[in-house]
Amino acid sequence: MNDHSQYVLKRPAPESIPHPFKIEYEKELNAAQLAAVTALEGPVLVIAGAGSGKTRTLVYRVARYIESGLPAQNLLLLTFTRKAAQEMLSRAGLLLGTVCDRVAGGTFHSFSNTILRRYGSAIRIDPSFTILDRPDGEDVIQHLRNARGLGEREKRFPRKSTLSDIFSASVNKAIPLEEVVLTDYPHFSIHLEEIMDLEKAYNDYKRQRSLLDYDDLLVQLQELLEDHRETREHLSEIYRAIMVDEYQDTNKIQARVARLLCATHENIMVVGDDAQSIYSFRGAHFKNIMDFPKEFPNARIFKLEENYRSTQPILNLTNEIINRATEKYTKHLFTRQKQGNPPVLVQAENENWQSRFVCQRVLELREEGVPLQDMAVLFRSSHHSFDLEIELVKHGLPFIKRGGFKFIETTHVKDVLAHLRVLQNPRDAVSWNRLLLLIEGVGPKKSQNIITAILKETDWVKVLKSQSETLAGGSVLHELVRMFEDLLASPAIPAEQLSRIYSYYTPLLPQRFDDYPKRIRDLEHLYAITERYLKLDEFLSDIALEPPNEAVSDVEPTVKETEKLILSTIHSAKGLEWHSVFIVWALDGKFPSMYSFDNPEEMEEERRLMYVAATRAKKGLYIIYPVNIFDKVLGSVLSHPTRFLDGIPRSLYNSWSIVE
DNA sequence: AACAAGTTGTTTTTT
DNA sequence: ACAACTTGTT
Repeated sequence: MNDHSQYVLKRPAPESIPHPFKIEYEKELNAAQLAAVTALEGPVLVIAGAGSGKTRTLVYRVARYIESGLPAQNLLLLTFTRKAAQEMLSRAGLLLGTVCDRVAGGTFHSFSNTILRRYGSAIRIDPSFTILDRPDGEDVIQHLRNARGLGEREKRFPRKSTLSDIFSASVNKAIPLEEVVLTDYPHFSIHLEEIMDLEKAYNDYKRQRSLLDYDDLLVQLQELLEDHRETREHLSEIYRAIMVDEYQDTNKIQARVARLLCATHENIMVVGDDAQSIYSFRGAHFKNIMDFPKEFPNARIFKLEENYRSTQPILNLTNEIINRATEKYTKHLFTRQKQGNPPVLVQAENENWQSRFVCQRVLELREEGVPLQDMAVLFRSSHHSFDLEIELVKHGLPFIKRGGFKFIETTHVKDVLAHLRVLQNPRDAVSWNRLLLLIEGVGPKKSQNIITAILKETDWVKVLKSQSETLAGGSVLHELVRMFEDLLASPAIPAEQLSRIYSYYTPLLPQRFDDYPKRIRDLEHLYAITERYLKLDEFLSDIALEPPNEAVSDVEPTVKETEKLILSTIHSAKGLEWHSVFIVWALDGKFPSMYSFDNPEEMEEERRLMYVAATRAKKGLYIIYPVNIFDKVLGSVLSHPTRFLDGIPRSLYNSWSIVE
């Protein structure tokens, strides 16, 4: 098992047990599942409808492999999202116990991190490279942008976040940068040359300083496997059977990586659902799954069409939603649970009424015995839950929010991490810049001077010290120097180092933020996380690849995980299921988002998103939309429910209007 | 050069 | 509503 999944799953150390389990595959699996589970050799494609026991199939297949004598450490399970990886590995753990602790797995990115640190030197990658998350990458881009004076143009030059989007789209969609700009950002085509230069500068900068962003992790892994036969064959020998989950969400690079990993044996199974492809914005395309048989002409294909999750009334509606897609999908789901309540379409007078309806219904359901954690509120974009969050707090309902802004990306957390990073790597100019700008009297220019000096000298504490003497009343810089002296004086575990940084940093908070008490709580949370680590570099890698799931929120920390209502973006809800599901903001213009109105492909993806959201529900499905919402951008009032219900027979769902 | 105040622009979704 | 960018003041 790789380092990252150990962080995800804290379980006892593996013992050397062969197989104490007795699994009756024929009883516990249906015919299609059984066929997929027992097809251990050669390429296999599984088309798995929503709720059709996909994870179950993967887990039983792992069991089957181990039974057949293949050691767990020779199995590799890959997925795109962290949540799917966790789900898969923990369910395998439940069935098989500690044996499968040795199964390797995780996201493509975390797998790449492990492999590149171990084998990356073959393509001149420093094993102690630093991972840049998105804001880090943007900081570098901004730095290079300013250094080239690209900000001061008569014609507006794209901002850092746009540049980052452009670069990333080019990599993930495997489209030349030029084409991305010309088709998706035609208004910036006058800057095409500068943009291309900047990308080159960005790549050189990262290369020179051993920095890898998320895209580099994939690209470099592909390069390693592509160019280094030895490593490729070595890994292919280690991982004798490969399984890829959520295959419809992989992009070309990931598909290529999977292909190369099984180069010597072709024991690969991919599982996916073309109707649930919702990551095209980062290069995934559901056609990838259709191309699998082209890549592996001898692939066997299995379809899982029996749904074990939802009642027939819910499936009737979700089938209608997906059948109206312009692309025809490959299957039709059915279930044996014929009875159930029909889904409900709820009209609310405004956003707050929508929130109050959800609260009220959640309370009623809890009265009926449905546990809070078995209900979820799903939404298109993360800010759609703001009003609801306030309302939930008012009602004293505990919740946990998934997706959207991660607390790891908030300013104060990034500030603190910058201090840890320069400890790990004093040549990290971006982190230096961030932490120096916090100091009163230090602006861009002074910061740059100090960094230049630091990069020249080996003894960077000395540099800081001499700088602190030149700065009038530079008491904060003095404090910084003393802090670093303390930190370097004796070796310490990350938590201790963090605690010393806090004693320096937290006094700076009140003058920077109005809401500093809340931010201090976030920092306490961060401290709790560092306590799990003994080594700084492990902590810093993990924090970039496996950041805590919870977004920033005011949740009472005392309430147990098991008693919380789930709020989640639909993207983060993939692969999960709940007794009752509330889809809020199902308002045409919000969901589907008006930005997709003029793009048929995006509109189709919005439809699949709605499909994913609705198929999360086991027993109860509520689709809610507020009316009379004025939209500034459109300049009009939105009041129609999502268009994905248009034309669907009214008999398939109930319509409610909220009355006081 | 740094900082403060005022202006403009832009909205997903994840690693 | 908020963040990035610009302009003006010390």
